Amino acid sequence: MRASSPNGSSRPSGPGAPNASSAGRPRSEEAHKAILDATLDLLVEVGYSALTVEGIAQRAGVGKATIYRRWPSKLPLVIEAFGRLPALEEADTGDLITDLERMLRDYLRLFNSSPLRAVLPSLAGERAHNPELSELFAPVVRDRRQPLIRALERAVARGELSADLDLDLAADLIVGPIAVRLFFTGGKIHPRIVRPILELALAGLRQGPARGARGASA
Amino acid sequence: MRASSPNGSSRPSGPGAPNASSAGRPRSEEAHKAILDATLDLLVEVGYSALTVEGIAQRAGVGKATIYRRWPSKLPLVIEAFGRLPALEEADTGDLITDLERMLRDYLRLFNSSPLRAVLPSLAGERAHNPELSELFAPVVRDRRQPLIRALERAVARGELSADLDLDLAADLIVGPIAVRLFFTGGKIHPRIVRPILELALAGLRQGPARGARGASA
DNA sequence: GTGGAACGAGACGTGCAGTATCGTAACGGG
DNA sequence: CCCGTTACGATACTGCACGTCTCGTTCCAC
Repeated sequence: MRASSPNGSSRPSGPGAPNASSAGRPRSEEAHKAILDATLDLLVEVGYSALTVEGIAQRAGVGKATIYRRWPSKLPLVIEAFGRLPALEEADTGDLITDLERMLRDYLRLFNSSPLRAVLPSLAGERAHNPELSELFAPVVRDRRQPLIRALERAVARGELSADLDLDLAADLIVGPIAVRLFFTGGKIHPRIVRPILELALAGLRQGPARGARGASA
Repeated sequence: MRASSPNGSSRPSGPGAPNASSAGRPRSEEAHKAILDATLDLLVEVGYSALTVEGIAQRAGVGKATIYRRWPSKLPLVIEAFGRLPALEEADTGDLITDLERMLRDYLRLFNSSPLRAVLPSLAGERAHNPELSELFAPVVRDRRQPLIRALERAVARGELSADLDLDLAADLIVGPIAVRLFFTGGKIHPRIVRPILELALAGLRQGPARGARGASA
């Protein structure tokens, strides 16, 4: 069961994707979107563990077969719905801490008022036991980190940070406290905590080179 | 190993008050322990999402009713089993980075070879949509952080860290990168990454006071 | 003894994942 | 303008797991 679709998406073939045989009724874009919207709605309302495909089908006004024709199971559907949620909006002001603070504060605000807060922990938790989900999840996670990494790269280019720095680790240090609160403390995370986190983390990043740590997470 | 003192356990205290009548056959300590052991065994083998109460009962050699007589549902059982797993083993060498490195390395090693790695993300993810679980989970999480907090307190007492430091935030900064890898990157986390994490984090902690951040997480 | 509660075993009701099968609707080719 | 092909909504179906319930049995206090 390889999930190796030619494109990045997880569906066997898109609604408009011309297959070998292009005859017959085409897949409904409308139904496709309705399914994804219903999935996000229900994720917010009941959470992942209480999410049912039947509920999604009913909310979207489609049959279950229409869902299973597009996604092999519930999980890839949820991943794709999750992938449509907004990510970090890149900020480039020429100053590292300003970039980071703006990105993280904006993101936290958005986070607290969107399905993200409900979906992310569920998916991350499920990922630990579902290799298939893990594979689908990984690129989404990586893409979402990119604005952060790029801000750090710009800081390195400006000489604001050492070129020896492991940027992945640096990003983890910055995002870490937020992740800890998200997963262990629970509840809303106030954007106010971004500033002290950044002050602590950046003090460390400016000081220590973190040599020899590259790729340790792979 | 008396796990079921009158009130210490997580028994549902259902209609028949737990201790009101002392007549009848007492609950089997043996069965209790067998259930918890079987739960942990199966968590390692199949993971949380594939964990079934029927499987636990079979492995433990007990009936399902014996399980449901003790725990109202699967989740509290898993929480209690999780609570029995080893926590950070406190190290007090008189030097902060040595304490932290020893604790975290030991813990990661244990983590990689125990149900912890399997259970923790699942529970954390489920917590987001399950207030009841959240309440059960919170004290366990807090207790497990304590050795870390105490090591930081000792460092403050020695003058190694500023007394203005928000120790909760400091602990989050230290544990954060590990949490990020645990939840987002997945797979085993090599104890080797502890050192660079600590170097970065402690450089920040020694420098910045993180003023005004106290209580931001509550 | 005798009564009461827990015991192992497992049947049972409910609910959901995923499959299969309706009759119908929208395409394109002839 | 019809005909083959495919998707559509709806729904019946299988399989499985949760959680409840009922057996006959076992252990303990009185």
